Amino acid sequence: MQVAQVIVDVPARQTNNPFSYSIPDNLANQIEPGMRVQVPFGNRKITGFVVDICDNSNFDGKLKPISDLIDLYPVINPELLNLADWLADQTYSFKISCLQTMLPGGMRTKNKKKLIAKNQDVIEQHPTIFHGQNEIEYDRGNFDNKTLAQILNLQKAGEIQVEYDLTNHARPIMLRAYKGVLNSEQIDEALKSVRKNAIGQIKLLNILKGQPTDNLLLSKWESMGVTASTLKNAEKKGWVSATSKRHVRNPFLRPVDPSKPFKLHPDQKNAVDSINQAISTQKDQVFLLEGVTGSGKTEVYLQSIAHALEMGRSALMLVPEITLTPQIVGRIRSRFGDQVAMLHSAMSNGERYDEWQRINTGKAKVVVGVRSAVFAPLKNIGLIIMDEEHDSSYKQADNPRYQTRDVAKWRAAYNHCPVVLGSATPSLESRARAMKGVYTLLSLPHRINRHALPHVSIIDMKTEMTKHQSVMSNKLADAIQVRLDKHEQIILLLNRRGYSSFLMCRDCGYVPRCPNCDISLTMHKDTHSLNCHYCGHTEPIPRVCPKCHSKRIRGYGTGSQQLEEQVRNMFPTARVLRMDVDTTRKKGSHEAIIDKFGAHKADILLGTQMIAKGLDFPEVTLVGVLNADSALQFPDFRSSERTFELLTQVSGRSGRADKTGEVIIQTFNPDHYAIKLAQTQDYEKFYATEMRVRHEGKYPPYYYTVKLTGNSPNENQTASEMFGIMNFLKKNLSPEAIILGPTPKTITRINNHYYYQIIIKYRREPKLKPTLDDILIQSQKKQRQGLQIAIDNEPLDFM
DNA sequence: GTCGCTCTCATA
DNA sequence: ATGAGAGCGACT
Repeated sequence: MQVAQVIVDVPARQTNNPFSYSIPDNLANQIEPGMRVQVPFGNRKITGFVVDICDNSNFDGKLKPISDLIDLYPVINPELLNLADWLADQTYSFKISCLQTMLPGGMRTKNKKKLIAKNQDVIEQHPTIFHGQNEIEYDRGNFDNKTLAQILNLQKAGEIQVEYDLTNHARPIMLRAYKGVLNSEQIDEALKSVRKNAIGQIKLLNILKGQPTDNLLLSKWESMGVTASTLKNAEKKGWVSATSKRHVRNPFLRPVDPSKPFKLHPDQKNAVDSINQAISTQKDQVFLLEGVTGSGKTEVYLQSIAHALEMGRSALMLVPEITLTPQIVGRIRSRFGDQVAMLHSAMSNGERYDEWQRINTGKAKVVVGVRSAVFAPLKNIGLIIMDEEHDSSYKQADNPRYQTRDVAKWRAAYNHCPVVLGSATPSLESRARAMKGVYTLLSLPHRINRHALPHVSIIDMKTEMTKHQSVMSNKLADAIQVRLDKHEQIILLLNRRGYSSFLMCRDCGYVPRCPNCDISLTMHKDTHSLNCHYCGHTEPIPRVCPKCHSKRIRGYGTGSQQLEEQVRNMFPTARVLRMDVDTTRKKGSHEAIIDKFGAHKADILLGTQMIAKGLDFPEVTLVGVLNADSALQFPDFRSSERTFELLTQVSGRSGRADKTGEVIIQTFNPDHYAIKLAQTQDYEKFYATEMRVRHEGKYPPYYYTVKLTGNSPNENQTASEMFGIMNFLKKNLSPEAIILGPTPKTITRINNHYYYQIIIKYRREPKLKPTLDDILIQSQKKQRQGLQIAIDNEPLDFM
């Protein structure tokens, strides 16, 4: 007898192993590993992933049969099934979460339940449940305990029925097409038979008369004035035949012109040769491609991808979250055309589903995408590229907390292919591995056009005068005016989130704070409200201070909205564009802003981090960084690295064409090494300095780290549980392991939950994994008391 | 005795 | 996750 091993969709420790189900006759020979099924579990029906089919089960009891098949083909291929196991183990998360993460958003089934009333009486007797409708969504959180008990009783009495809605949310678009099947005599006959006032039908028949019998899409018919219902009717009468055509959504906004490989300069050629060698010999070698901005990394990627394709293999190229701009995708598509699929968070569920489908069926051979694209169902991968490998968006913030680099390396080993990690400012971890010979270092030290790097000057804001309380120094303001006069473009970077300004009373110093979290509320001028960044709490902006009733309560700090206002006031004739989370929320607005600025329809582009990366505007000759050190103020071991990397990145934005660029960095820490070394773009010296700091502080890459976070609604409980965990760790780990904490997190209270953390730093700790697994199992029991434990393996920060 | 509540347990 | 059953106080 065939038995299916199924990972059920119940995210809990106790259900983290496959459950055995028998395969009913009607599904025999149809079920394969990687397909999703519906199975009975307890007294309900849930979704699950078939991970294996075997001949017998080691489960003693009687097996229940699989109730239904959700997919007609496997949605998780054998490689990814393997990967899911490894990933769950690595990230201390559930297998089901890993499997779900691998699917494009729209394909994740939601276990939605419906309550259906058997008759009208039930609806009328229970208005609080049904509100006059015969079908409602059954979300247990929406009802109080009393109502839930009522529902249960009604269910037992057979008065209402619970149904499960396990459908995919992304679906293919099917377009109806119709064509005429009558010859002209039949049409004449039909014309005689219809009523005189059947305008629609007469119109259709007349069109059919003059038209060759082509399949025409419904939209085409509609544009000719024939409605869908007329066509449906005509189909019944046998006048037209109908077909459905799958419409593949196209996420690419515009066509691109094909491009030819460029001639490589010697450094590039050397890099391409090494990578291609590894592709040909199927070696899972990891390369660190280190090249300053403008050194031609992309061309190296393109020619290596071309080689992988020539070898009959596929290629995966990963890019950071906000870089995936049309500029980069355009370059890939111009070389490889329709074989390129794109996976990006700004795409709709439907678009992502269609692109995923093109990859899964083998139609797309090159995938360009963000973090989650590392799970693209490509087969026979010949090359994996991670551009800007140091970027923080490669680490997933919630379960499974994976580092894309590690997943890429796993897939490379599985597929016997190389990984190329590219960056101008590699992460210290990667660079250290390259120095140890674990990775192969390839460098592109020269800018392609041999143009000098822009001139970078640092302005000490402690001594610099500013015009009327502005965040902008006189020097920067003057420099901007010079460019405006010359009709050149300017980029202004605010090293902070867009809406970071808060409200403060100028008389008593009162700052409105979130009632649920330990954080001040941020001001949104567009919606005229105060919002909490963490829990979503919203309240109106007060006119007078609630504490001292002063009217002098107003905004403080500089968000990009305020900067925009200031810049407009200072340079009234300049055309200003703002790009931040607020102005790019709408689909396509990101591209629209870039296009507009690229076409020189604006003089100044100002915004947050997202303007720093990967954009190429030849007309930009001045880049101003308003507050270079705001990242340095974070109590985090990676803040220097972040600051250096960001400043180096923006500097690369200036003067890429034939005009020399200038960069002006405003800072309150002009002597900090991250800022000084960014001025000279000296990565080598920064690497050496920062490695010393990391060595002294026992930070990565000298030490491995784990962050353990606990939270519950009760602060005392959280603290005492975390102390218990700390003692347990001390007992089980070697004396060399460094255990820090428990300490309250920087923001201790979020949504009325109290957060404490423990940091573990270690070099070799074979008992760590089993100890942490143990802690998770123990904590499962305490979960009902509201305590939640999260483990982050190799966290990006200790905050 | 049984209703109502919380706690524990198994789910194949 | 979540329904079922156990255990226990309270009460028609």
